[in-house]
Amino acid sequence: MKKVTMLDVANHAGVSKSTVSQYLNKRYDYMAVETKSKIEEAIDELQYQPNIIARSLKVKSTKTIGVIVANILHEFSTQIIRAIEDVCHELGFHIIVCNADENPVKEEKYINMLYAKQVDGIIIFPTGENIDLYKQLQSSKFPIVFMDRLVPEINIASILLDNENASAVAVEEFITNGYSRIGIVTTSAFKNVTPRLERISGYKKAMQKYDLSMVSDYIRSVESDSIQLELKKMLSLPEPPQAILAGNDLALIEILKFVKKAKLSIPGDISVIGIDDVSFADLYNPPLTTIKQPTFEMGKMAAELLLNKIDGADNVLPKNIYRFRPKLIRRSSC
Amino acid sequence: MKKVTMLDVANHAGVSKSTVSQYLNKRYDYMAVETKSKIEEAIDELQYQPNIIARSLKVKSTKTIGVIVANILHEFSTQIIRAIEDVCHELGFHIIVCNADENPVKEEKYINMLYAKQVDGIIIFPTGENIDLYKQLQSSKFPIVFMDRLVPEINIASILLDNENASAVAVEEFITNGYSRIGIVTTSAFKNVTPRLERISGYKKAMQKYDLSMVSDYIRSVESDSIQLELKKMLSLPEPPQAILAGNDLALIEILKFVKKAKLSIPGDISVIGIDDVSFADLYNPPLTTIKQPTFEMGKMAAELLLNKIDGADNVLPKNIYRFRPKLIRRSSC
DNA sequence: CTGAAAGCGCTTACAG
DNA sequence: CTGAAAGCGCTTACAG
Repeated sequence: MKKVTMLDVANHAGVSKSTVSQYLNKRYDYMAVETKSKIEEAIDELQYQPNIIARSLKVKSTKTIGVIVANILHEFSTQIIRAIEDVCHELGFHIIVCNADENPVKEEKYINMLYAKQVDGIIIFPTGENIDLYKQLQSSKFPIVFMDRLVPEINIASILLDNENASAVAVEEFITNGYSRIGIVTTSAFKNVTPRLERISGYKKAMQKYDLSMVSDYIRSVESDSIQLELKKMLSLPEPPQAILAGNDLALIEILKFVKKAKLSIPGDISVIGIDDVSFADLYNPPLTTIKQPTFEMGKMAAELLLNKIDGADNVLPKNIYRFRPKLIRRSSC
Repeated sequence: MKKVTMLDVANHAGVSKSTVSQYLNKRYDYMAVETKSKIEEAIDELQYQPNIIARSLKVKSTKTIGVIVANILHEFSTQIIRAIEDVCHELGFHIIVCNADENPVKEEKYINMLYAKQVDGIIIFPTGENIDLYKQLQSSKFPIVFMDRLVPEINIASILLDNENASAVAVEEFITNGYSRIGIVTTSAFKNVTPRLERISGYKKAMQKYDLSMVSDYIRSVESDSIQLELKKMLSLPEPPQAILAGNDLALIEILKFVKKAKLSIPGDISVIGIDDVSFADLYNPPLTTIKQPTFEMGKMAAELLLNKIDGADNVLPKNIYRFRPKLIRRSSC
């Protein structure tokens, strides 16, 4: 697979490689039309494709960014990637996608590899565990944007949902529909993942605001595989909740499984709202009321912020956290 | 963001950069322990990260492959990417993900960019339209693997589902459950996308095999947004089908929407099987019988094949099409 | 208007 | 056991 190089083109066209390079970089200012067409021809005949690696080495920019997602199997990640890819494609950037699997060791490895590969910047859904590494990158002015999660120890631009508002909107919707005994179930928060923490605190604040009694038995943040058990306990209480807020898609799925097993009806026996507008929300029986994250806008914003930084607009703004408003999608589960 | 280079390390350690390079490439054969530790220290102190771009230029391998999916929003694509990423990660490869959006122009652009970026190989869900380009790559021995779709004009290793078998399995399941008037609905096949074509032909063959009458009104392959209309027509026939095979996830969703709107019951009024084990199959009421593609194995195989080719095991096997068996997942919609 | 030369940060045969 | 030199395929100031 011998590749044709700029030198081959130059020889073929009878000019120097400097001139070919000028041509490729569209500096036609002083170029004779004739030279131009000779080069054009040579490129065509030889099917020349420039070696971007060599170019990158010289110009110190790879036009590539890295995206490290926590888990690529989540629809949320995919939609974000899609949005990022869209804006990058516009601007001639490529993205290298990495899947950290919620694993700090993998995350570290990926960050280092991306750095070594000279990507121009990175968008990370941070595990939050590699603080020293984040700091090191930041202090060397390497462009980074965080997505979905905050790392309180460090002031890096971060895009996330207004999670507290998401919970508040859900609680209000429940109240509007006449429920007062409201619970929340989410996957484990022991890892300090921002969305989970904030969704719980948002729920608590909203309950307080509306003077509803906060029953600690109505609040559960546990591993996915314990949710069934916790739901069982919760709904066997002398006074069980009338409504449950699902903190994310996984929690919602567990709730739906439970409801089915227990042959409960929604919203008759229990009312449900889920954060994350899951793909089956519309199809479900009954259609599920959800709170949708503006994933597309979020991904777009992340890409734009990062590309700005790469362009040197290194505006270390005081306000570095970008919150996006969730949107209530009323269907029939509440 | 001045980066530290190998020369910095060499100076700091008081050796030449050749020696540092030897160290990095783990050629310790003749290296004095003392030299070794001096270099180690220097790397540590300077926080040196080698520039892989420079290395790539020299060794002519980027340890990066490109993956061009047809549409990253499909769960199928995501799962394939995940599987590819898993095997690549093992072997120190990175993947650049591109989203061709079923658009040949975008596909061409991406292929050229990836090539220019010196990726070591590409896995493509081909649109099938850029035949000349595929041929050109193949003739220059550039490693490629096709996924999900065949391009008959060209003999490139291709991974795909045994689509005819998928339809056959579905038809047989319908028959076992006592249905004989069986239809199939899939999204438009005008683009000659392999899975759609083969799923229809598989359906036809199976119907023939079991001596069931083939009613052309029961077979529809149209754009997503016309499916509602076609279903309405189909189910208003004097003798409507008792069972419908959904050719893919999109078709399935349309069928479910229709069923809901028309207040039909599954499987009472109409029995349904979907190809693609959609995420909500289990949750739906009733749980949906589906045919699952072994996405993980398929992605793994694609990656392994490609990496083999990259390694030079350029086995142009006569048999170049790898078919994977689908799996029936019996639930309650049939 | 075009070309020679230096250099980007590595690797690798080869000399000593 | 280690270093000097050439070279990977580009770009870019500068000379002419």
